[in-house]
Amino acid sequence: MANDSSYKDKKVITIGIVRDLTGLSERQIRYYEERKLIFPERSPGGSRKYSFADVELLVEIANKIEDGVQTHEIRKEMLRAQKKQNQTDVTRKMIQGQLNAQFGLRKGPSSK
Amino acid sequence: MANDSSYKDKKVITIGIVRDLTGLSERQIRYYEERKLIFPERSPGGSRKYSFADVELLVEIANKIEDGVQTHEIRKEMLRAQKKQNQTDVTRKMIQGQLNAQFGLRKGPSSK
DNA sequence: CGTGTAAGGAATTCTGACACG
DNA sequence: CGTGTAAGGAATTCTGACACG
Repeated sequence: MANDSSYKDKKVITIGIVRDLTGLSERQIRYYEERKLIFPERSPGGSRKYSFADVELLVEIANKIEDGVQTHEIRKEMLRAQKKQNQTDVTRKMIQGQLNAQFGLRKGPSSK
Repeated sequence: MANDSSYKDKKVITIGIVRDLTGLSERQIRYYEERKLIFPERSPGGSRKYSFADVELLVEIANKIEDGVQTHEIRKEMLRAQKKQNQTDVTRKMIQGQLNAQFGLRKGPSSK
């Protein structure tokens, strides 16, 4: 019932590789983090770790900035998209709850 | 017609992350490379880069070694599996060729 | 054979700051 | 605002070798 959680979202890529993958400078990558557009994890020693999803997001961010969109605007866009997604999740769960209440599908007290 | 080529096979993970992901020591990881069981790429500076597929393979290798299988045996197993896969590919391509010759599906000179 | 470790060096990454526009 | 850069330091990685069993 959970998501794939497989490779795409695992934070395992260091900044140098991300630089090579995206063509961005390390300065740019760190700056977008400073502007709250990207959220790498950290190794115990403090090195940033990114996922493939992060890499793709970085490219999108860079494209928007090239189009003259400011980081603050990009951030607001992302928050809006985030909120919409959350709402979708809530809706989906509510509907699922309704269905379960009405028909008691799966996960009901099976044995005992 | 080509494969996914997406995330799983991209060599983007440094050895420290692989260590954390697998629980193996860097010594072990480098040794398995020395024994031709694993083939990381290198950064321009010489740092090893692994894929998620490599990470999974390393775990399998480590399990076999725990079972007392020697690296040389593991290597032979891998070569056998490799050969079998190649044969499968060849067979698939031959059959595809037969089909194309018989029925001329797709890729035939369509327009012009 | 498979792995740990200390050794020395090189590559990688980090932060805070100054610069430009 | 977004990015380049030089600066100094710390974390990361590399290789070759000795050790053990």
